[in-house]
Amino acid sequence: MYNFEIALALEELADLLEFQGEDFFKIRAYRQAARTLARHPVPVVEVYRQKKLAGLPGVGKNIAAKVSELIEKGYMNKLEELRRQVPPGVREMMALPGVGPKRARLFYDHLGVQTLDDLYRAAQEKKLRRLPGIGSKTEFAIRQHIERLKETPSIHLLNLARLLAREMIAYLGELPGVQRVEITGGTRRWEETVSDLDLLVQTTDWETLAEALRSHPRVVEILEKDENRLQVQTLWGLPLEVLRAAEDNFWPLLVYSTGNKAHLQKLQDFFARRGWHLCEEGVKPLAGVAAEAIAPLPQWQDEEQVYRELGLQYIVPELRQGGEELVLAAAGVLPRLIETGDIKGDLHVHSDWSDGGASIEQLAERARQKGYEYLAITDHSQSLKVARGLSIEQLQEQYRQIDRLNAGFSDFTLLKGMEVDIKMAGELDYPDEILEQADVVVASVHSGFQQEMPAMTRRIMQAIENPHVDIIGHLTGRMLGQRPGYQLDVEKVLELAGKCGKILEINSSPERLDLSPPHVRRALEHGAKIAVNTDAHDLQRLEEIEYGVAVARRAGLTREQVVNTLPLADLRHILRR
DNA sequence: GCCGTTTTCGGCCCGACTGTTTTCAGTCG
Repeated sequence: MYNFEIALALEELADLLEFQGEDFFKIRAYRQAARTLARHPVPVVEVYRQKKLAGLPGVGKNIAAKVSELIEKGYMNKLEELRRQVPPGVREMMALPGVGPKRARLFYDHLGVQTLDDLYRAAQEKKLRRLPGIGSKTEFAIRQHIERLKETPSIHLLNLARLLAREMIAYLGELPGVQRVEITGGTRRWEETVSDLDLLVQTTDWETLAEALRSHPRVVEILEKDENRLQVQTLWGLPLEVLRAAEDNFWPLLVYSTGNKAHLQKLQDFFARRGWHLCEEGVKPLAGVAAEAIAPLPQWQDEEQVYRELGLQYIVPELRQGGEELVLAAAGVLPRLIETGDIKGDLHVHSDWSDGGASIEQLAERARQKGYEYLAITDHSQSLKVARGLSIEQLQEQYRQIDRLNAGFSDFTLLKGMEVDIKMAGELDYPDEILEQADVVVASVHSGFQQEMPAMTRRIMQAIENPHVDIIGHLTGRMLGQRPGYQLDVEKVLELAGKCGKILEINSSPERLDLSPPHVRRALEHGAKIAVNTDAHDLQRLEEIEYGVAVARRAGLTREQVVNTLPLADLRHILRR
């Protein structure tokens, strides 16, 4: 059981208790414990085995007992009980913007609303506006949010898909008869979000594989099964599709199942030139073509060979988008893309001085283990109270500590940073003489998301114009699957960033992945610079750099186009400090 | 429910925004 699964159970417990009107502080205690466990750098199951659960911050006797129960029995009695008591759609209702526990309760008590559908109907029938504190505006907003939710196909975050992929590949790879298992589809292309996880297997024993899947602890049921395809429902809600390939068509099928559609469409032209056609059975002679125009089919040895046979450079999955990649591959001029190993340091990380879970020492140690040359500590600024933003005095104390720590390093440097809030009117949350003391200043928006486009655009442009600002953090503010970004004229902002020689961040957090690849390309075209940062709030999430690097790769970036691949001296030159 | 050189009770972070009100409740980050 993963830490995040345990944390999710505690979160659900907190949500349901909140609906029941339980004491605010008790609920917060559950949420705090959930956060602690989610962020804990070693598996919580391990902590449980050592009987040290109750020693974790925010975890006392009671929560330790509940977590132990979950680990031992696979369920929590209290949670099961609450699930029986609380109507089924409550959590979905509470997830709607503008609806919290109080309003969900209000709808339930007065209108008997139990599900999102109930709520939608009540809104349509204009019943909500009759309730205390609810007007026509709120009613309309709720209707719209539910409509939007229904229109959006269910999407899943990439990190969840990749985690399940790792687990399933390890599991399936051990089965008798299984010769190969590869991740494929959108997950292999490192798409921002995925609709499912696709795996391609080569096995001599399909039945055993199906049986093994059925009994896997994270599999709910097998929805469909035929000769070459298994459709599986998993515990995480992420659909799993297992495709079967024979030995002689595994590599073509890997290309076929990886996609994307537009890439394959263009690729078919190259197959056709050899008298071939790629389909779900592999590479076949093209129908209606004279035999002499059909090139002999080779024995496929690996995926690279498929592209090579077509006269193309190998195209990595991240680039298979149906854009210019085939033209570049045909000309042999595909760039060598940036890799995770090229990253020399992270320029956006939070410590436990603000809302992070790890100390500066721990972060530095992990960064050094990762082979980084530098790490910027960028805690929140003073006005962001919920994130325990640092006062000027705290910030200066932190910088003194960083100086002390740096004195002990010979091959590594902690950079004095900050993630300074861009406030409502575009002013920054620390005065210039404080900004000046930092090695690196990340400026980001964390409030007033509802601003209209001109105001928000001006606001961020003003921050860019401040000579002390180096990097704009998570530019659009989007949260994948949760909320779109704020209203912003991205083009104008990128143009100004280019003029001012500023750096735009690719935020690696799988919930954000902000900038998107098209924005990354536009930023570069305008002459702005790019950094790949994690925005990590704990040790584990320093590893998420690979997701940001994937965004950079999908944008076609080389190492040279990302500033934090530079050695420190060169980076400092860019930071002009 | 957790925590404690303020230690077994009584605290536990807050400020802005929105839509609804006529002074505020609920939500959000």
